[in-house]
Parts: sequence; C-alpha cells; structure tokens
Amino acid sequence: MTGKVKTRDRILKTALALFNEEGEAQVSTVEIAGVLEISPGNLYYHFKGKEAIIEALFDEFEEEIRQVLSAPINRSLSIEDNWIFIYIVFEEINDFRFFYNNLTGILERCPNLRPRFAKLLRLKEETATSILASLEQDGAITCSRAERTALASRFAAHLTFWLQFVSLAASETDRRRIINNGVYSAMMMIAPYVPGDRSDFAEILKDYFSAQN
Amino acid sequence: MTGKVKTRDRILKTALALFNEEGEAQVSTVEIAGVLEISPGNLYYHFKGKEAIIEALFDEFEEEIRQVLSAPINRSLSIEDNWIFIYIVFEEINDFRFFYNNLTGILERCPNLRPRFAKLLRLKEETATSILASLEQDGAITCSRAERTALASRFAAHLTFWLQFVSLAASETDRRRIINNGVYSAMMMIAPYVPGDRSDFAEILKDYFSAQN
DNA sequence: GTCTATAAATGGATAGAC
DNA sequence: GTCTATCCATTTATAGAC
Repeated sequence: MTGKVKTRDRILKTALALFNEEGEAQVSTVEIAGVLEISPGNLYYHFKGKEAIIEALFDEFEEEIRQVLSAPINRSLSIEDNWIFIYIVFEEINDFRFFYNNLTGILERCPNLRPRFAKLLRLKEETATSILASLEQDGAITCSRAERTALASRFAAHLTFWLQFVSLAASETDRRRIINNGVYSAMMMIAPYVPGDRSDFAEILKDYFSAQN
Repeated sequence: MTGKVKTRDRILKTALALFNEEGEAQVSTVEIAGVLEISPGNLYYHFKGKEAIIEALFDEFEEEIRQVLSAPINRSLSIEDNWIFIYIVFEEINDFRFFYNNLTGILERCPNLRPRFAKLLRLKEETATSILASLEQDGAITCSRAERTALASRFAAHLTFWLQFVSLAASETDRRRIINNGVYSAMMMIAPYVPGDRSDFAEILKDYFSAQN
C-alpha cells in the first residue's frame, strides 16, 4: 500500500540475482539474508528454506515461459519474424539461467519440479512443431513428417542448452551477443528447408546477424 | 603386483558410480568412504578432498575423449560409418555424465578445469568441421562455408547436451535407447545436406534406427 | 513481521596411533 | 596405508522476545 516492496519479493529478487551470478549451489540462505540486511530467522519466516525459494522462482519462470511458448501456437508467424520469438525465449531462459546451469542438481532436491519442467520441455517441442507446420502451410519451408519431428526436438534442445554451450565454450561474457548468436544458429537450423537456393537464405541470415554485433 | 586393486583406484571407481547415480552435489566424501568401507581419514590420505577426486576423474575422461575426437580428424569416414563415431562419443559422455549434469557448479569449484573443458568443446567443433569437410570432398554432402561453420557448432552442442535433454524431457531411463536416439538426431542434422532427394535419406535413417529399438 | 540467539546436523579436514 | 578420534566451518532450522 505504501509503495514499499514486500520482504518476500525482495528475497526472491535478491536470491535470483545471486543464484544467476554465483550459481545456486554456492549461495546459502545466510548469504541471501546478509545481502538483504535481514536476519536468517526473518528469511525463514517467509520461506521454509532454499528449496522453497527455488520453487517460488520456478513458479514465476513457468508462468512467463508458458505465455511466451503458447503465443506462436495460436497465430502464425512469417519466417522473418520467427527470430523475434526465439529471441524472447532465450531472454527468458537467460533471466533464470541459474536453473538451467544446475538442472539435475535442482531437480534432485526439488522432485516436484521435475514433471513440471519436463512438461515445459514438451511444450517447447510442441511449439516448435506448430511453428514448422505453419511455415510449411505457408510454403515458407518444405519438409517431411519425419524431418519435422526430428527438427522440432533438436529445436527444443537448442533453445534449452545453447546459452550454456556458448558460455562454456567461449570466453565470451556479453549476454546479448551470446543470445544473438543463439538466434542465428536457430535460424540456420531451418535454412536447409527453405525452398530455392539454400545458400541465398544462409547469406541473408549471416549478413543480418553480423550487422547486429 | 598381487592383483589387489589399489585403494586409490577403488575410490575413483566408486566415486564415479555414485556421482553418476546420485549427482555429484549429493555425494560427500564421507559417503564415498562409507560405501568403500574405508575411513574418511584414509580417503583423505589419497585425495585432498572431493575436488581432487573430481579432477582425477576429469583427467581420465579428458584422455579418453581426446582419443575419440582425434580419430576422425586423420582418417576420413563414409557417411554411413559416421554414426559409429557419434555413438562412441555419446557412450563416453554417458560414462562421465555426472560432470555434464552439473557443469557450471563443478567448474566454479574447480576453476582450473574450465579452460581444459572449453578446449574439449572446441576440439569437438573442430572434429565436426573436419568430418563435414571430408564428407563434402567425397561429394557425400554439399554445403557452403557459412553453413558448415554453423552446423559444426550445433553438432558440438548436440553431442554435449542431447543426453541430458532426453533424460529430462522423457521418463525414458534406458540409456542405450537414449543414446540411439541421439545418434539418429545427429544424423538427421546432416540429412538436409545430402544431395538428391532429401526425404530418401531421412527414411533410410528412420527405418534403420527404429529397427534398433 | 522482524529480530536475536541458539540448537541441530552435516560435511570437510587433520593429528596421531597402529 | 589405514584407522580412530576429534575439530572446525557452514548451513539449516527453530524458539521466543520485540
């Protein structure tokens, strides 16, 4: 009411920032409380423990990513506009990257998140399938059923792990460049299925994304 | 000499098994010692701590995967035989999957492994590039320079993260089927660049791999 | 809602005997 | 090389005052 941000929300915000920066495993509840300049006891009043914080953060993430992933299922996008969708997905994952950086560890300690996360992966795959189907209906790409299925899986995996791959392989730290790179790679997955001279499309993409950096 | 396995090696073997099963973060030095029925003090005689164990395991992995990845750079493989190479890479990663399941966490605590791991990723990419180049020379595929670069990156990422993606998305636990699936997906990445009717090659792959299960 | 104080549990690490 | 015993640090978690 007074415009003062609630402690609960401050905890979530700070925890997210710390998790992303230092890695979830390296951050203790005491540290979170310390940064916020509140007592550990106070923190435990709001959340039963670190797992509860993680689950609350996952709630946020789940809701946002669901909205993003559901959008393309209803309306159909042109191939040129698809990169915006991919971009948004990467941004969303980037905002909650602590989760993706320690997937198995977190899912082992928060078992109830496992089926929910699995469902998100399947939604990603469905969205990819849906996009590909609509692109094909518009004649923007041509591919067989088997190709579409396999491509959709790889697409979902790409969206899920590309950011991590680049941060590990290169010393690159500029998140925006990493994301741009991921969008370019995603579009290059589709390129071979665009009718006409394949290399034309590839060149267009290359020029476009190298201009971005 | 007497045929008795050295304690040091038993520690490494047991640690690897526990790490893969329960996740590295969930396994303590005390637990490893407990399973081996040796004292924690004894374990600390052989390794300064858990990090030392992890680094020793990484030494093993690094040596093996280097051999695997270096092989195709020298000799050139036919496209039909390439899947064997991919299969071996997946098997190797599968054997040390604890590492891939908590990449960022481990690299934060063992900073000296970071550049070594980054180097492996780059080697993966070089190997992929080399394979694609030789396939093109043989006329087995045709693609532009930009396509080849992008494909090699995605290929490396696929090899690195596919196993994790499938274990998370599906409830599938049969590691052999997961690996077969990964090989199929990898081959489907190359399929569009095979000259002639694309869908022919895709169908061949599909039949071949569905017969495997 | 928030604090202080403190309990309880765990995991990492070492000293010294055998 | 291996064990027992023990210590220290960290983290989670709770009780009770304000």
